[in-house]
Amino acid sequence: MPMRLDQIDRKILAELQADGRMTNVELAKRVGISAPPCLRRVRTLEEAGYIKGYHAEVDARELGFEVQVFAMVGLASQAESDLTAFEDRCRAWPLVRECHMLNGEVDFILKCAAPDLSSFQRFLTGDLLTTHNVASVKTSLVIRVAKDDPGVSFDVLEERLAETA
Amino acid sequence: MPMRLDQIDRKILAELQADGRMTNVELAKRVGISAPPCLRRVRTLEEAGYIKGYHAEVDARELGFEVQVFAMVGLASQAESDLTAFEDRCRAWPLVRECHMLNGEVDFILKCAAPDLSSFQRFLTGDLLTTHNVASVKTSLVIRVAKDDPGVSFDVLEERLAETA
DNA sequence: GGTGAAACTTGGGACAG
DNA sequence: CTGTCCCAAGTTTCACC
Repeated sequence: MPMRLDQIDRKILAELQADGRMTNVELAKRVGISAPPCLRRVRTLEEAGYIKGYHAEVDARELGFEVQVFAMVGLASQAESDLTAFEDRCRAWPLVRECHMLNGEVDFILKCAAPDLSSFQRFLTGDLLTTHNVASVKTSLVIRVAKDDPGVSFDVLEERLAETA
Repeated sequence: MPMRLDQIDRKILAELQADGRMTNVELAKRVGISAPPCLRRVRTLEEAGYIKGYHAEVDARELGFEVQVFAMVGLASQAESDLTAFEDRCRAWPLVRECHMLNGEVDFILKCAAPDLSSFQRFLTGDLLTTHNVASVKTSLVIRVAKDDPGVSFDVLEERLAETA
């Protein structure tokens, strides 16, 4: 059900991605319509699934999560039931924030956030490496984050639409 | 300036991470205080940098971003000026959503979102691979996303505080 | 941290293009 | 079908205890 978005809808999505707590009147002003139709559009976008939720972005380090790690995981068996079994495990581990299935030599990449190295090591050796079917894990500590933008670039989207038109 | 957070502050952060558009009265009810002090706490948390922003989570695939890619980048020189030069480049590329500097064999991991494979290939061969000092790039397409939670786990934080106390 | 009151925002209804 | 105007209910945010 690919509902068509006009330029105003795309602007709404871009604005809410940048500032999800913007009031509806401010949003309406920015996209150039009055508040009621703007709110209707937002509700429609939410119900159609274009907006999946709203989240505060918290500072992990200030909160005491000193350690961020990317873990590249290879499985022994890539049968669909084994893949979903591993994904279910990842969803249950709170240290694992993201789990993406990849093509190529590595099967999954996990983004993890832990309070310190020792709690990550406990997770790695006690949980991840002892999980059935996990064949290899390579971990890389994040030294620093140079860029961490949410979602997608609406500039790229507008470019893409311009060249298709 | 590591301001101390009490249990109510942590609850506020957890709730706003889960639903950043929650009204202040609803938030106040959930954390067990009345609305005005709740709002004061939120403002303080924002100003102290614990909350860095609020964002709508948009559905990349429904918006026409079919392709998500992780790119592992190695540089020829890891001098600080060369590292920051590469980071500046990443911040300027809209297709690159995240750029993390890592320890180990690979220097950076990039998370990219592109409308289709050909526009990603154009970025890869035209921009990334032709950038001065980029020595190696390994890319992996995301087949599917099993988990994509924001920020950190407040369960882990509470556990950590309990065992330190 | 709580209370009360003013200003604003949300979200609906009636209506024009 | 989408935008505008208006209004009641609810929310934010102030001064004060």
